[in-house]
Amino acid sequence: MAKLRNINRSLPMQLLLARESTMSLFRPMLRSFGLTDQQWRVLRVLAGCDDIEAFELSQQSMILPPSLTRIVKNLEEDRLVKRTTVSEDQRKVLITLTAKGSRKYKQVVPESEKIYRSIEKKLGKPALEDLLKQLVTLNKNLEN
Amino acid sequence: MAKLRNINRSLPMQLLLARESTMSLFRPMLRSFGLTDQQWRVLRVLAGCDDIEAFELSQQSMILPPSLTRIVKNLEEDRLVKRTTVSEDQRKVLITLTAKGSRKYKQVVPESEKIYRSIEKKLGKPALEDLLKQLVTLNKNLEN
DNA sequence: TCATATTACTTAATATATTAAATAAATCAA
DNA sequence: TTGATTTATTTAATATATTAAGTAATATGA
Repeated sequence: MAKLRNINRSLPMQLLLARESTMSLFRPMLRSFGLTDQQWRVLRVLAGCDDIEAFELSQQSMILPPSLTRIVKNLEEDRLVKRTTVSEDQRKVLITLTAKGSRKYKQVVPESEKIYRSIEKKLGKPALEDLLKQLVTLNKNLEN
Repeated sequence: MAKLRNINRSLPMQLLLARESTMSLFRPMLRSFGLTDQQWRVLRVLAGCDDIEAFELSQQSMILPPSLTRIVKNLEEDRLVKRTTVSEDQRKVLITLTAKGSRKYKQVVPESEKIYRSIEKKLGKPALEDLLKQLVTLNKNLEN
């Protein structure tokens, strides 16, 4: 009978496990700031620019537009972001960080970097660098 | 101001992107068989054993128990799996593949392997082997 | 110009993720 | 033996993922 490769030999499964292993280290910290994983991805992108269109934010945060609609709505209710429409093209929506959102971001950054350094310590900086490089290559070679 | 590492330098983000890059190659095939990603992970574990307890299935398929409850319920409605309780410990639930589930599994396997080989071709077998090895190491070193 | 197509987003429907609480069976301790 | 605890799973509540369909604004072509 045709048999599937073992999970240890499956790239998708090992990637899922690796993502979980790493995120489980950040998650409790993010929750202590009242943030979900996805909300943090959004804040992080917004912190890197003055404002951004929804589509571009969707790409950079790796969140599909329908999910992003709700996530931004929730962040807006928490007063962490605000939405404005572009007058030249009324279809577009611009999203920006509020002062409150910016403060939240600045609180999280050092805690996040602290965890990242602990991962560096556990894996060794060269191994981590090497892994990152290979992932970037994979992402480039598989991008549709 | 404290600044966060770029997304290209972020292990969690690159893992998320890599997982997406690879799964996007399998997803259309799975959907054509009427399966979600998670349902396929469950079938695949079940195909590797006669029967399995819910907790063990949860671990191996990397699906948390509350999600698994619903996924198994849906698979049961589709007659792909069946549930039985253990007489020695009435708390436990055993899950097994039905004949229909086994047929479905056997249909998917060759298609899955075909896609896997196309990935091997795109990345090169040595690079893929090396990446897998590093992911396994990472998962070992970060496991809580 | 005006019907048609495209773009940018939102809504809807169903499936899954996450955390907490509930339930029921089994185990343990006095 | 029985009340408290633990274990295995399910329910519940809220958040996100995915696919399809809807809506409104803009662009395009005869």
